Amino acid sequence: MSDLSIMAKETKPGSDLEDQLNRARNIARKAGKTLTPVREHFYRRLLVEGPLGAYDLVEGLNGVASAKPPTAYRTLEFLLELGLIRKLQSVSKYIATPLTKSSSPMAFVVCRECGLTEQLDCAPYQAIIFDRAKQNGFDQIDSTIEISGLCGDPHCTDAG
Amino acid sequence: MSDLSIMAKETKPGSDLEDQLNRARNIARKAGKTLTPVREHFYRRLLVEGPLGAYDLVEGLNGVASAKPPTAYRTLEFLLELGLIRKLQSVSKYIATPLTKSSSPMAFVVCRECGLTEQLDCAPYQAIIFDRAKQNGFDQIDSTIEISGLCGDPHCTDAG
DNA sequence: TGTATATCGTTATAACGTCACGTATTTGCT
DNA sequence: AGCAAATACGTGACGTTATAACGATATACA
Repeated sequence: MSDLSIMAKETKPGSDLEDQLNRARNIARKAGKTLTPVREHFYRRLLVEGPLGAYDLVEGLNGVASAKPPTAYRTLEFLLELGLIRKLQSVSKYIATPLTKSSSPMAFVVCRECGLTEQLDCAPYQAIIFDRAKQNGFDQIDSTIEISGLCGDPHCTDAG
Repeated sequence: MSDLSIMAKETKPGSDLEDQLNRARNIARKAGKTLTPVREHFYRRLLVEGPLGAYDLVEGLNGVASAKPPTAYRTLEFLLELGLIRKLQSVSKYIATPLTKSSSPMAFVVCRECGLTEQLDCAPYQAIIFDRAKQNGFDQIDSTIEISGLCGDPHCTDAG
Protein backbone atom coordinates (compact mmCIF):
# COMPACT_ATOMS: atom_id res chain seq x y z
CA MET A 1 0.00 0.00 0.00
CA SER A 2 3.05 2.25 -0.21
CA ASP A 3 2.71 3.43 -3.80
CA LEU A 4 -0.79 4.31 -4.85
CA SER A 5 0.23 5.49 -8.28
CA ILE A 6 1.21 1.93 -9.12
CA MET A 7 -2.02 0.54 -7.72
CA ALA A 8 -3.81 2.97 -9.95
CA LYS A 9 -2.43 1.22 -12.97
CA GLU A 10 -3.07 -2.26 -11.72
CA THR A 11 -6.58 -2.18 -10.32
CA LYS A 12 -9.31 -2.99 -12.84
CA PRO A 13 -7.85 -1.11 -15.77
CA GLY A 14 -10.56 0.10 -18.11
CA SER A 15 -13.10 0.75 -15.38
CA ASP A 16 -14.01 4.43 -15.46
CA LEU A 17 -15.20 4.29 -11.88
CA GLU A 18 -11.98 2.77 -10.58
CA ASP A 19 -9.98 5.22 -12.67
CA GLN A 20 -11.80 8.12 -11.08
CA LEU A 21 -11.35 6.73 -7.59
CA ASN A 22 -7.66 6.22 -8.12
CA ARG A 23 -7.33 9.69 -9.51
CA ALA A 24 -9.09 10.95 -6.39
CA ARG A 25 -6.71 9.01 -4.16
CA ASN A 26 -3.74 10.54 -5.94
CA ILE A 27 -5.13 14.05 -5.75
CA ALA A 28 -5.78 13.59 -2.04
CA ARG A 29 -2.32 12.20 -1.43
CA LYS A 30 -0.70 15.12 -3.23
CA ALA A 31 -2.58 17.45 -0.89
CA GLY A 32 -1.33 15.52 2.14
CA LYS A 33 -4.80 14.14 2.80
CA THR A 34 -6.49 10.75 2.59
CA LEU A 35 -9.51 9.43 0.75
CA THR A 36 -11.07 7.83 3.82
CA PRO A 37 -14.01 5.40 3.63
CA VAL A 38 -16.64 8.11 4.15
CA ARG A 39 -15.06 10.33 1.53
CA GLU A 40 -14.74 7.52 -0.96
CA HIS A 41 -18.30 6.44 -0.32
CA PHE A 42 -19.64 9.94 -0.99
CA TYR A 43 -17.53 10.43 -4.08
CA ARG A 44 -18.49 7.05 -5.45
CA ARG A 45 -22.19 7.75 -5.03
CA LEU A 46 -21.88 11.12 -6.72
CA LEU A 47 -20.01 9.51 -9.61
CA VAL A 48 -22.61 6.78 -10.01
CA GLU A 49 -25.89 8.46 -9.12
CA GLY A 50 -25.44 12.03 -10.32
CA PRO A 51 -26.48 15.13 -8.37
CA LEU A 52 -27.34 14.36 -4.74
CA GLY A 53 -28.09 16.49 -1.70
CA ALA A 54 -26.15 16.34 1.57
CA TYR A 55 -28.98 14.56 3.34
CA ASP A 56 -29.35 12.05 0.51
CA LEU A 57 -25.72 11.14 1.04
CA VAL A 58 -26.18 10.91 4.80
CA GLU A 59 -28.99 8.41 4.41
CA GLY A 60 -27.04 6.12 2.14
CA LEU A 61 -24.20 5.65 4.62
CA ASN A 62 -25.27 2.28 6.03
CA GLY A 63 -22.56 1.40 8.45
CA VAL A 64 -19.74 3.16 6.62
CA ALA A 65 -19.92 5.97 9.16
CA SER A 66 -22.37 7.36 11.64
CA ALA A 67 -24.06 9.79 9.37
CA LYS A 68 -24.89 13.12 10.92
CA PRO A 69 -25.09 16.37 8.95
CA PRO A 70 -21.77 17.89 10.07
CA THR A 71 -19.89 14.82 8.88
CA ALA A 72 -21.60 15.06 5.53
CA TYR A 73 -20.82 18.74 5.10
CA ARG A 74 -17.21 18.25 6.14
CA THR A 75 -16.85 15.46 3.65
CA LEU A 76 -18.43 17.51 0.89
CA GLU A 77 -16.19 20.46 1.72
CA PHE A 78 -13.19 18.17 1.42
CA LEU A 79 -14.24 16.90 -2.00
CA LEU A 80 -15.05 20.44 -3.12
CA GLU A 81 -11.62 21.70 -2.11
CA LEU A 82 -9.93 18.98 -4.13
CA GLY A 83 -12.06 19.88 -7.14
CA LEU A 84 -13.54 16.37 -7.25
CA ILE A 85 -17.09 17.64 -6.97
CA ARG A 86 -18.97 20.89 -7.46
CA LYS A 87 -21.97 22.32 -5.74
CA LEU A 88 -25.09 23.17 -7.72
CA GLN A 89 -26.13 26.20 -5.70
CA SER A 90 -29.51 26.54 -7.33
CA VAL A 91 -30.70 23.15 -6.13
CA SER A 92 -28.39 22.55 -3.15
CA LYS A 93 -26.95 19.42 -4.69
CA TYR A 94 -23.48 18.15 -5.36
CA ILE A 95 -22.17 16.65 -8.58
CA ALA A 96 -18.95 14.83 -9.47
CA THR A 97 -16.54 16.76 -11.65
CA PRO A 98 -15.72 14.96 -14.89
CA LEU A 99 -12.22 13.55 -15.24
CA THR A 100 -9.81 16.15 -16.71
CA LYS A 101 -11.91 19.12 -15.60
CA SER A 102 -11.08 19.56 -11.95
CA SER A 103 -10.63 23.31 -12.15
CA SER A 104 -11.72 24.42 -15.61
CA PRO A 105 -14.90 26.38 -16.18
CA MET A 106 -18.08 24.34 -16.31
CA ALA A 107 -21.69 25.19 -16.92
CA PHE A 108 -24.84 23.23 -16.14
CA VAL A 109 -28.52 23.53 -16.96
CA VAL A 110 -30.83 22.24 -14.26
CA CYS A 111 -34.48 21.47 -14.89
CA ARG A 112 -36.42 23.21 -12.16
CA GLU A 113 -39.22 20.66 -12.35
CA CYS A 114 -37.46 17.30 -12.38
CA GLY A 115 -33.86 18.15 -11.50
CA LEU A 116 -32.38 16.75 -14.72
CA THR A 117 -28.90 18.24 -15.01
CA GLU A 118 -26.79 18.50 -18.14
CA GLN A 119 -23.38 19.91 -18.72
CA LEU A 120 -23.06 22.72 -21.25
CA ASP A 121 -20.01 23.26 -23.35
CA CYS A 122 -19.33 26.98 -23.57
CA ALA A 123 -16.04 27.53 -21.79
CA PRO A 124 -14.91 30.50 -23.93
CA TYR A 125 -18.03 32.50 -23.13
CA GLN A 126 -17.82 31.71 -19.46
CA ALA A 127 -14.20 32.83 -19.54
CA ILE A 128 -15.35 36.21 -20.82
CA ILE A 129 -17.90 36.51 -18.03
CA PHE A 130 -15.28 35.60 -15.44
CA ASP A 131 -13.00 38.26 -16.92
CA ARG A 132 -15.74 40.84 -16.48
CA ALA A 133 -15.94 39.89 -12.84
CA LYS A 134 -12.18 40.32 -12.52
CA GLN A 135 -12.42 43.74 -14.13
CA ASN A 136 -14.84 44.61 -11.32
CA GLY A 137 -12.14 43.78 -8.78
CA PHE A 138 -13.26 40.27 -7.95
CA ASP A 139 -10.89 37.34 -7.64
CA GLN A 140 -10.88 33.60 -6.98
CA ILE A 141 -13.97 33.15 -9.08
CA ASP A 142 -15.85 29.90 -8.68
CA SER A 143 -15.81 28.64 -12.22
CA THR A 144 -19.22 27.01 -12.24
CA ILE A 145 -22.17 28.60 -13.97
CA GLU A 146 -25.65 27.25 -13.47
CA ILE A 147 -28.76 28.15 -15.29
CA SER A 148 -32.27 27.04 -14.58
CA GLY A 149 -34.83 25.99 -17.15
CA LEU A 150 -37.39 23.36 -18.08
CA CYS A 151 -36.16 20.22 -19.81
CA GLY A 152 -37.86 18.77 -22.86
CA ASP A 153 -39.97 16.26 -20.93
CA PRO A 154 -43.67 17.10 -21.34
CA HIS A 155 -44.28 16.68 -17.60
CA CYS A 156 -41.87 19.52 -16.96
CA THR A 157 -42.75 21.78 -19.86
CA ASP A 158 -46.47 21.61 -19.11
CA ALA A 159 -46.08 22.19 -15.40
CA GLY A 160 -44.23 25.43 -15.99
CA MET B 1 -57.21 56.92 -7.46
CA SER B 2 -58.80 55.90 -10.74
CA ASP B 3 -55.87 56.51 -13.09
CA LEU B 4 -52.49 55.45 -11.80
CA SER B 5 -50.66 56.29 -14.99
CA ILE B 6 -51.45 59.96 -14.36
CA MET B 7 -50.33 59.71 -10.75
CA ALA B 8 -47.09 58.27 -12.04
CA LYS B 9 -46.35 61.52 -13.78
CA GLU B 10 -47.41 63.75 -10.94
CA THR B 11 -45.81 62.23 -7.86
CA LYS B 12 -42.32 63.54 -7.08
CA PRO B 13 -41.01 63.63 -10.61
CA GLY B 14 -37.25 63.14 -10.72
CA SER B 15 -37.16 60.75 -7.77
CA ASP B 16 -35.75 57.45 -9.00
CA LEU B 17 -37.39 55.64 -6.13
CA GLU B 18 -40.85 57.04 -6.84
CA ASP B 19 -40.35 56.37 -10.55
CA GLN B 20 -39.60 52.74 -9.81
CA LEU B 21 -42.57 52.42 -7.48
CA ASN B 22 -44.90 53.92 -10.04
CA ARG B 23 -43.51 51.65 -12.69
CA ALA B 24 -44.18 48.75 -10.35
CA ARG B 25 -47.75 49.91 -9.78
CA ASN B 26 -48.31 50.08 -13.53
CA ILE B 27 -46.81 46.67 -14.15
CA ALA B 28 -48.98 45.20 -11.42
CA ARG B 29 -52.08 46.87 -12.76
CA LYS B 30 -51.42 45.54 -16.25
CA ALA B 31 -51.26 42.06 -14.77
CA GLY B 32 -54.60 42.60 -13.01
CA LYS B 33 -52.88 42.71 -9.64
CA THR B 34 -52.20 45.36 -6.99
CA LEU B 35 -49.07 46.68 -5.32
CA THR B 36 -50.37 46.28 -1.79
CA PRO B 37 -48.65 47.81 1.25
CA VAL B 38 -46.63 44.67 2.04
CA ARG B 39 -45.54 44.32 -1.57
CA GLU B 40 -44.60 47.94 -1.86
CA HIS B 41 -42.73 47.79 1.42
CA PHE B 42 -40.65 44.80 0.30
CA TYR B 43 -39.93 46.26 -3.10
CA ARG B 44 -38.94 49.60 -1.60
CA ARG B 45 -36.52 47.97 0.81
CA LEU B 46 -34.93 45.93 -1.95
CA LEU B 47 -34.57 49.05 -4.07
CA VAL B 48 -32.97 51.01 -1.24
CA GLU B 49 -30.97 48.44 0.69
CA GLY B 50 -29.79 46.03 -2.00
CA PRO B 51 -29.81 42.23 -1.66
CA LEU B 52 -31.85 41.00 1.32
CA GLY B 53 -33.03 37.61 2.52
CA ALA B 54 -36.65 36.67 3.10
CA TYR B 55 -36.22 36.77 6.87
CA ASP B 56 -34.47 40.15 6.71
CA LEU B 57 -37.56 41.49 4.98
CA VAL B 58 -39.87 39.85 7.50
CA GLU B 59 -38.07 41.55 10.39
CA GLY B 60 -38.30 45.00 8.88
CA LEU B 61 -42.08 44.92 8.60
CA ASN B 62 -42.88 46.94 11.72
CA GLY B 63 -46.61 47.24 11.67
CA VAL B 64 -47.03 47.16 7.90
CA ALA B 65 -48.14 43.55 8.14
CA SER B 66 -47.84 40.66 10.51
CA ALA B 67 -44.70 39.13 9.16
CA LYS B 68 -44.53 35.38 9.03
CA PRO B 69 -42.44 33.48 6.49
CA PRO B 70 -45.29 32.38 4.17
CA THR B 71 -46.35 35.99 3.70
CA ALA B 72 -42.80 36.95 2.84
CA TYR B 73 -42.39 34.17 0.30
CA ARG B 74 -45.74 34.91 -1.30
CA THR B 75 -44.79 38.54 -1.62
CA LEU B 76 -41.39 37.69 -3.08
CA GLU B 77 -42.98 35.28 -5.53
CA PHE B 78 -45.31 38.05 -6.65
CA LEU B 79 -42.44 40.48 -7.23
CA LEU B 80 -40.44 37.77 -9.01
CA GLU B 81 -43.30 36.99 -11.37
CA LEU B 82 -43.61 40.63 -12.35
CA GLY B 83 -39.87 40.77 -13.00
CA LEU B 84 -39.41 43.51 -10.40
CA ILE B 85 -36.87 41.50 -8.44
CA ARG B 86 -34.59 38.52 -8.98
CA LYS B 87 -33.41 35.82 -6.66
CA LEU B 88 -29.72 35.31 -6.05
CA GLN B 89 -29.78 31.54 -5.64
CA SER B 90 -26.24 31.26 -4.43
CA VAL B 91 -26.87 33.35 -1.32
CA SER B 92 -30.66 32.99 -0.94
CA LYS B 93 -31.20 36.72 -1.31
CA TYR B 94 -33.40 38.90 -3.44
CA ILE B 95 -32.38 41.97 -5.42
CA ALA B 96 -34.39 44.65 -7.23
CA THR B 97 -34.22 44.53 -11.01
CA PRO B 98 -32.91 47.76 -12.53
CA LEU B 99 -35.44 49.86 -14.45
CA THR B 100 -35.60 48.80 -18.14
CA LYS B 101 -34.30 45.27 -17.46
CA SER B 102 -37.29 43.37 -16.22
CA SER B 103 -36.73 40.33 -18.39
CA SER B 104 -33.39 40.76 -20.11
CA PRO B 105 -30.37 38.68 -19.21
CA MET B 106 -28.46 39.84 -16.16
CA ALA B 107 -25.34 38.63 -14.42
CA PHE B 108 -24.07 39.29 -10.92
CA VAL B 109 -20.86 38.64 -9.03
CA VAL B 110 -21.34 38.00 -5.33
CA CYS B 111 -18.49 38.19 -2.84
CA ARG B 112 -18.62 35.00 -0.83
CA GLU B 113 -17.03 36.69 2.19
CA CYS B 114 -18.94 39.96 2.57
CA GLY B 115 -21.90 39.58 0.22
CA LEU B 116 -21.03 42.59 -1.93
CA THR B 117 -22.98 42.18 -5.16
CA GLU B 118 -22.29 43.88 -8.47
CA GLN B 119 -24.01 43.67 -11.78
CA LEU B 120 -21.95 42.50 -14.76
CA ASP B 121 -22.56 43.66 -18.28
CA CYS B 122 -22.14 40.72 -20.62
CA ALA B 123 -25.55 40.10 -22.11
CA PRO B 124 -24.30 38.81 -25.50
CA TYR B 125 -22.22 36.08 -23.88
CA GLN B 126 -25.02 35.07 -21.59
CA ALA B 127 -27.28 34.87 -24.61
CA ILE B 128 -24.92 32.36 -26.16
CA ILE B 129 -24.94 30.25 -23.02
CA PHE B 130 -28.74 30.33 -22.91
CA ASP B 131 -28.78 29.22 -26.55
CA ARG B 132 -26.62 26.25 -25.67
CA ALA B 133 -29.15 25.28 -23.03
CA LYS B 134 -31.93 25.53 -25.61
CA GLN B 135 -29.94 23.32 -27.98
CA ASN B 136 -29.97 20.74 -25.17
CA GLY B 137 -33.77 20.81 -25.18
CA PHE B 138 -34.29 23.18 -22.29
CA ASP B 139 -36.77 26.03 -22.35
CA GLN B 140 -37.99 28.93 -20.19
CA ILE B 141 -34.48 29.67 -19.07
CA ASP B 142 -34.10 31.89 -16.03
CA SER B 143 -31.99 34.67 -17.44
CA THR B 144 -29.92 35.38 -14.36
CA ILE B 145 -26.34 34.22 -14.08
CA GLU B 146 -24.53 34.41 -10.78
CA ILE B 147 -20.91 33.86 -10.11
CA SER B 148 -19.12 33.74 -6.80
CA GLY B 149 -15.77 35.33 -6.01
CA LEU B 150 -13.89 37.48 -3.55
CA CYS B 151 -14.21 41.24 -3.87
CA GLY B 152 -11.22 43.58 -3.75
CA ASP B 153 -11.56 44.39 -0.04
CA PRO B 154 -8.49 43.05 1.83
CA HIS B 155 -10.69 41.54 4.56
CA CYS B 156 -12.26 39.31 1.94
CA THR B 157 -9.22 38.53 -0.17
CA ASP B 158 -7.13 37.54 2.86
CA ALA B 159 -9.81 35.41 4.43
CA GLY B 160 -10.08 33.28 1.30
C1' DT C 1 6.71 11.74 25.88
C1' DG C 2 4.42 15.41 24.27
C1' DT C 3 2.55 18.37 20.74
C1' DA C 4 0.39 19.22 16.34
C1' DT C 5 -2.68 17.80 12.73
C1' DA C 6 -6.18 15.18 10.64
C1' DT C 7 -10.36 12.89 11.02
C1' DC C 8 -14.71 11.75 12.74
C1' DG C 9 -18.66 11.71 16.41
C1' DT C 10 -22.53 14.15 18.75
C1' DT C 11 -25.97 17.55 20.40
C1' DA C 12 -28.13 21.40 19.45
C1' DT C 13 -29.58 25.13 16.69
C1' DA C 14 -29.62 28.45 12.87
C1' DA C 15 -31.26 29.69 8.31
C1' DC C 16 -34.22 29.06 4.50
C1' DG C 17 -38.59 27.50 2.67
C1' DT C 18 -43.38 25.15 2.29
C1' DC C 19 -48.03 23.01 3.56
C1' DA C 20 -52.50 23.36 4.91
C1' DC C 21 -56.02 25.77 6.36
C1' DG C 22 -58.71 29.90 7.74
C1' DT C 23 -60.35 34.75 7.07
C1' DA C 24 -61.22 39.19 5.05
C1' DT C 25 -61.83 41.98 1.09
C1' DT C 26 -62.78 42.93 -3.52
C1' DT C 27 -64.75 42.01 -8.08
C1' DG C 28 -68.03 40.72 -11.33
C1' DC C 29 -72.29 38.98 -12.45
C1' DT C 30 -77.39 38.02 -12.02
C1' DA D 1 -79.07 43.63 -3.23
C1' DG D 2 -77.25 38.86 -3.24
C1' DC D 3 -73.85 35.65 -4.28
C1' DA D 4 -69.86 33.25 -6.30
C1' DA D 5 -65.13 33.62 -7.47
C1' DA D 6 -60.75 35.61 -7.11
C1' DT D 7 -57.33 38.13 -4.57
C1' DA D 8 -54.66 38.80 -0.63
C1' DC D 9 -53.19 37.97 3.86
C1' DG D 10 -52.81 35.51 8.77
C1' DT D 11 -51.24 31.49 11.39
C1' DG D 12 -49.31 27.14 13.23
C1' DA D 13 -46.77 23.45 12.12
C1' DC D 14 -43.39 21.33 9.57
C1' DG D 15 -39.59 20.18 6.11
C1' DT D 16 -35.04 21.02 4.28
C1' DT D 17 -30.41 22.75 4.23
C1' DA D 18 -26.42 24.13 6.88
C1' DT D 19 -23.41 25.37 10.91
C1' DA D 20 -21.68 26.04 15.83
C1' DA D 21 -19.43 24.14 19.51
C1' DC D 22 -17.30 20.73 21.72
C1' DG D 23 -15.23 16.09 22.25
C1' DA D 24 -12.81 11.74 20.97
C1' DT D 25 -9.40 9.15 18.45
C1' DA D 26 -5.54 8.34 15.66
C1' DT D 27 -1.31 9.27 13.47
C1' DA D 28 3.18 11.66 12.75
C1' DC D 29 7.06 13.16 14.36
C1' DA D 30 10.40 16.16 17.11
